[in-house]
Amino acid sequence: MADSYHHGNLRQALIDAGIKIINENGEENLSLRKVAAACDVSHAAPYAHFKDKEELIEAIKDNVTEKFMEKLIEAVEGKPTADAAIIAMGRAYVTFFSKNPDYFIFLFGKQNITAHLKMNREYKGDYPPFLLLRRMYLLHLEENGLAKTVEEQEIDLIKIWSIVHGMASIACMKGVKSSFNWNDIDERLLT
Amino acid sequence: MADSYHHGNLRQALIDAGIKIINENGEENLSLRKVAAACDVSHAAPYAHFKDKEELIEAIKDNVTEKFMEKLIEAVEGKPTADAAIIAMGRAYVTFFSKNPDYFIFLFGKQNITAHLKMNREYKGDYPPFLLLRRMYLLHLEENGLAKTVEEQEIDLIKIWSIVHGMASIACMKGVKSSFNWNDIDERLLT
DNA sequence: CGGCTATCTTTACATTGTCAAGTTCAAACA
DNA sequence: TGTTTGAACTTGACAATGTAAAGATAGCCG
Repeated sequence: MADSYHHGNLRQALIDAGIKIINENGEENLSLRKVAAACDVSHAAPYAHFKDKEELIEAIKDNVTEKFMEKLIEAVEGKPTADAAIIAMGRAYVTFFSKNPDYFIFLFGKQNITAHLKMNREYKGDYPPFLLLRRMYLLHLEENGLAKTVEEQEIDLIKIWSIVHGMASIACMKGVKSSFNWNDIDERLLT
Repeated sequence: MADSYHHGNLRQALIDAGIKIINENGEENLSLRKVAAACDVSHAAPYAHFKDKEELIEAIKDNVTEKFMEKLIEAVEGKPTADAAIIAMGRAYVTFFSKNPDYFIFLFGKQNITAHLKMNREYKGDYPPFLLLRRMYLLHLEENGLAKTVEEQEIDLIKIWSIVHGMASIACMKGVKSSFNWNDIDERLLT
């Protein structure tokens, strides 16, 4: 790695440094200048790679979302039924944020669930985790021979997502964590 | 009002100015100095009333929450059954934020649903809207002769809250608003 | 009336985002 | 091979912001 950025991969280095700062000191301590300093470059160097702070943060978000998606996909793989896959996804969802509460605040801090649900907008194309859930959900309908209108589907999806997201919120709280058990809600997720 | 603060109610004036700024320009444009300027006082004047920016924001939040509570209480009053009251609360919840999307971002921006659910912590005592919901929910159990453990109750409450909150998220989005109808979910709220 | 205290002002400073102008250096080109 | 060119980076500057310290002011209590 030596001095491999300077000319090389400063962009990724900035993202990594940003993630580290968020993990160690929370998002409120993230500043362009600190990120730059962490990479041993001048305070204006990031502007060669990002239009502004917002764009850096967006890049970090994408990066974290990728890590998130890995866990979700991992959870879904090899499950016998769509129902099992959805349950597993929910568990992975809660587990991921329960292990990285700072990511939760960071990802959904400003936009909230909204970020999740702005399906065809802003998040160029679609929010990957939501896409995955929808795919599993459609499979679930198919496997169980259910027919629903698109509106009904969206409502179901929102309902599932909201519950899981709400649980993740709680899982991120230190005190409540122990008194709450994901398994309690399994069977109520798909009704 | 004239020059009635200067010596009088600067504290409330700062809060009002803060709310106005948030409504007109969003939370990201809220600065201590702007709030002070809007009240025609020096930029350090707020420090006589608030420890720091965080405390001002917290005060504004409390103020907005009060307005929110008024609507919720209004919705609940005079309803024949607890079930009807809960449904009405949900509607009022969505309606309130759908009319004031900036409040949604402001109230739940950083803390998310978490803010709602940190029942006995941080929010000195209890979060009023959640208290109201719990009261209605307990009434609902009573009216329908249902017996549940405290854990089961909390799960139900979280579930209800998550769904409503998720819907409010969507209601705050400009594009999706029209395609979504609160009534669709009424009967699924209490199951 | 004199002083105390809360309220407000002034001044100062560090942090931060951003811009503009310069520098460097590696790769493309002549 | 020598030159050029453009991206990556540095330096220096500026305005906005949060906050601390010290002073002013004025209403109230003794």
